[in-house]
Amino acid sequence: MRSYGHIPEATIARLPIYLRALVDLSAGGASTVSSEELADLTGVNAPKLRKDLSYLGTYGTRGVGYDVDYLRFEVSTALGLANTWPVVICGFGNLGRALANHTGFTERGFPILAAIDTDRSKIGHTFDDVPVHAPGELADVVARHKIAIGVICTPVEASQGAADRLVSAGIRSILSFSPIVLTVPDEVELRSVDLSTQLQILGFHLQEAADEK
Amino acid sequence: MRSYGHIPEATIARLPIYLRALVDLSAGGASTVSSEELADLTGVNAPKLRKDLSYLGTYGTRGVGYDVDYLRFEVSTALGLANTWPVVICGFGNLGRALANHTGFTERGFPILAAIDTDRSKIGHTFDDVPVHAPGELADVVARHKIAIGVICTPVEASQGAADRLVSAGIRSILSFSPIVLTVPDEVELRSVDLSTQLQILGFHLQEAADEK
DNA sequence: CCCTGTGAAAAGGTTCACAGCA
DNA sequence: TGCTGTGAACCTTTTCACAGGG
Repeated sequence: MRSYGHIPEATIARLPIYLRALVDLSAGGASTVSSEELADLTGVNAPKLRKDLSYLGTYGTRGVGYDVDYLRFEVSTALGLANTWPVVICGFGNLGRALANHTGFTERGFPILAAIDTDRSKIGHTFDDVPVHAPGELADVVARHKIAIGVICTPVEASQGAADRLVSAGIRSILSFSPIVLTVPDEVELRSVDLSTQLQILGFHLQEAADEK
Repeated sequence: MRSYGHIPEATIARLPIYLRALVDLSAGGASTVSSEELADLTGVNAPKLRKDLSYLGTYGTRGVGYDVDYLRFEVSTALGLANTWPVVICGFGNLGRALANHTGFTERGFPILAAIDTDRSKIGHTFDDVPVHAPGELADVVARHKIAIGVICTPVEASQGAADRLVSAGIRSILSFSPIVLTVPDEVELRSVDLSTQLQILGFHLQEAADEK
């Protein structure tokens, strides 16, 4: 359908932030916004914001700014949010259930339609409207719900196995909360969020500050 | 104490990954490791790994590789893990409790010593060994436990307020799971992890793949 | 001869200044 | 005049090739 030239990954990572600000602006009744205002709201500087938006197209009006609703639609389209991308959660422990309980995902087009867990006492039951299935049912669940994204919340030991099964079931997009480096084929897009890594980066700078004294 | 020259942020963000691999290697009984092996384990290429390590010092032996335990100690020291950095969690809902329940943080030197919540039914109680306090007690809790890091897991509406209170209480390092851009003074280090942003980035590439067809 | 350490080149991102249109 | 869109300069990060010690 619509095709953009090469958009830098760094820009793509900022689009969701712009989109959220645009949704808020729209809800607040704003009809236009300047690059400077939107930049302030999203914590970037104005030229960077304009450059980012310019990769998507020329949606602004010189001397005026951007039409909030129009820009919101275009950013939303670029992000693929015209479609919904069903999600399966692998590993339905504390973190998995916290995600399932979080309403923001469904609102943004990522409904969590199923979970996989090895715990017999959970399988067959439903938590926060999410049905829990046995690992062996994964391929079937993926096909039935047209799952597009797998989220890995299993314990570390099980995370590579979960990734392998997701790939076998045909999933091409994985978000992992596992703290280890997972191996997947090149055609699979894998994003990793390791919560303790984030703390360790803060720890580095705390140490640096302590050493300066 | 020890002082390094300027280490790129990109390098710092990879150090926790190297450290985890080194801990695993050490536990597995390996005594030396080559840059290529360690690079494979951590998903980077060998020259990048060597360049990263070279910012910390010259810890390898040409023709041999790196001594696992020595390198592990050095990376660990660089990350400030000789110290422990106590953590307070603001907003003790599903996500906050999932983090508290996660043993990996304490193991890595980030003990969660307290939580703050507005819910009267939680205040004064303890979940997973973490005592819950009222917001007004934050400054006192920070001082008593020498809290170094605040983690924000509140609902969106409350997140900027939580950040403000953390800053007032003297906290200089914040990890936020809020999906909005928080404003803090320059001297405060703020890292943000927005879970739905990660899904939206996957959504962008799914859309891209769908459009190509 | 092996594998680390590193300058130099290439690529990727950000900033800037200003051209250009409303 | 005001604010967007963008080439060019600048900075950061990655890659590469190879010098150099064990």
